[in-house]
Amino acid sequence: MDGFQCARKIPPCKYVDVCCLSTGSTCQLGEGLSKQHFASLMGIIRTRGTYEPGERIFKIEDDFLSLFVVQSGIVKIETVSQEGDNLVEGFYFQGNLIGLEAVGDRKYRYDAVALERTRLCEIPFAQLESLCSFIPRLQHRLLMLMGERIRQTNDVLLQGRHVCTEKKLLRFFQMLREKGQAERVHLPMSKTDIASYLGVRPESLSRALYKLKRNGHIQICPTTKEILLLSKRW
Amino acid sequence: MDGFQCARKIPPCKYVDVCCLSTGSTCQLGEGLSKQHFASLMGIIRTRGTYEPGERIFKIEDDFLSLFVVQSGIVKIETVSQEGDNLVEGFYFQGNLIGLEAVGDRKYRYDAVALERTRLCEIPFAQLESLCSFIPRLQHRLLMLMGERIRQTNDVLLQGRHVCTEKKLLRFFQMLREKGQAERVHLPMSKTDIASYLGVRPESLSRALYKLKRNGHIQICPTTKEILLLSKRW
DNA sequence: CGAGTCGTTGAGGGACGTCAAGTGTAGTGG
DNA sequence: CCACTACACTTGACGTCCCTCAACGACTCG
Repeated sequence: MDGFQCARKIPPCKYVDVCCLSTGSTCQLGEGLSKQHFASLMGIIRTRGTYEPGERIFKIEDDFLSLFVVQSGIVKIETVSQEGDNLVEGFYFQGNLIGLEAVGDRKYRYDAVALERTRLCEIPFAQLESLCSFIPRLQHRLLMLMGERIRQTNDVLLQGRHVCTEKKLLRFFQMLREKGQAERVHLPMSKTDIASYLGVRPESLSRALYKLKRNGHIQICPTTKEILLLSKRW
Repeated sequence: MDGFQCARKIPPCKYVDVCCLSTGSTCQLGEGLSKQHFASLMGIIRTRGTYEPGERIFKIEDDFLSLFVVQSGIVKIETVSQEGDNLVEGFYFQGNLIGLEAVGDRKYRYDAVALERTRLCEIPFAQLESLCSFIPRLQHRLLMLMGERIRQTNDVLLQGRHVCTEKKLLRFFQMLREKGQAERVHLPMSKTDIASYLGVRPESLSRALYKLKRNGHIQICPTTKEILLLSKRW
């Protein structure tokens, strides 16, 4: 289809990596491929139009057909708890890969919503799998990205125990600062979403936030929705 | 090597599936393979000797070379927190696959310790990867198992929020009952390990345990280290 | 304007962590 | 066989973090 068009329009595979919940690593799916193999990969990647804030990319129970790579903007992944309230799984930024958690499943189990103006690339998974059979290096990269994802989730799960809300929040900010390049951290997501992501109530988040401010760890710019990190390490 | 020997001695790939932290699914790595391809898979699988209780299968910083499948017994996977105390990642039973979290990494980031007399099969990962390139179906199964693992870890992470210790404990017991076939749940691991796995302190675990007993949800047999589940659903 | 959502702040309570003491058991060495 | 130690586990007392409920202001959208 328009795969090659996409390959021409976007930086070549620059932003094809894996999402990071905690670490800042950027493993690129196309890394180490020959020119020919790289072209094959680009051949199956399709551009998706621009999504406006609040627009949904896929929703729970949609058939899982593709992975997505964030070209620009931010995507929120969330699902619903057994009790019925929202659970934010993560925020995905430029270069992050979305959908690995659906591999091997027939349907998505999460909603994906754009938080800002977002551009995406789509990687049809069946085609990617076929391509992996012909390109061992690509298969290796995909397995690597999935392993990386398992490690990251495990880290959040294990290292996040017995950590108070303030520390969680600081770590969250530091992760965002590592993802973006700016010193100031922009927070396009709602406080409620952040609270859900961190596993605390919005009220607790609010209190922790202003406690960090009082103690001189951060500065808050309510107008621009920005945070300035003052402490280098928690 | 002794791959075919292994294939003869153990039930053919019956127990080659993925670990389950929460669900009871058993996805088999060799499922759907032709007789010939299945034989190829068996050809790279090696038996490992029997491990005695407390014996270590691999440790942090060992080179990652193989996945392991539990043939019988129980394996505990743990690591160390930034503060220096033990963090139990999970317990792996008959049929569970160990090591997926190391895929794409050079070294293991966890310790694996046998809790009971344990028999293992070893799957050299480099050979498995090569084989996947030749057998699309096997590649598909491996990707599926990794996706499954991501989903399970994500579930524990997301659905485990705002759950009190008693519920966590009940869920843990129910998971064990689904893994084993018996009505009575055997607990070969220490209470301290269970507490670490659930993310609470041993004292809290102890209290929750006896609260469940008082409320008639479980019966405790201290001599046999067994639990009898009385409530079907929490 | 009213309705709804988000965010903040206060008051109160509950679950869990912390500290401490005590028991039981296994392992060691005399 | 008996100290002696070490460790796992239990139980109590107490503190603290965070959840809950409630009220309120700011804001958006109809």
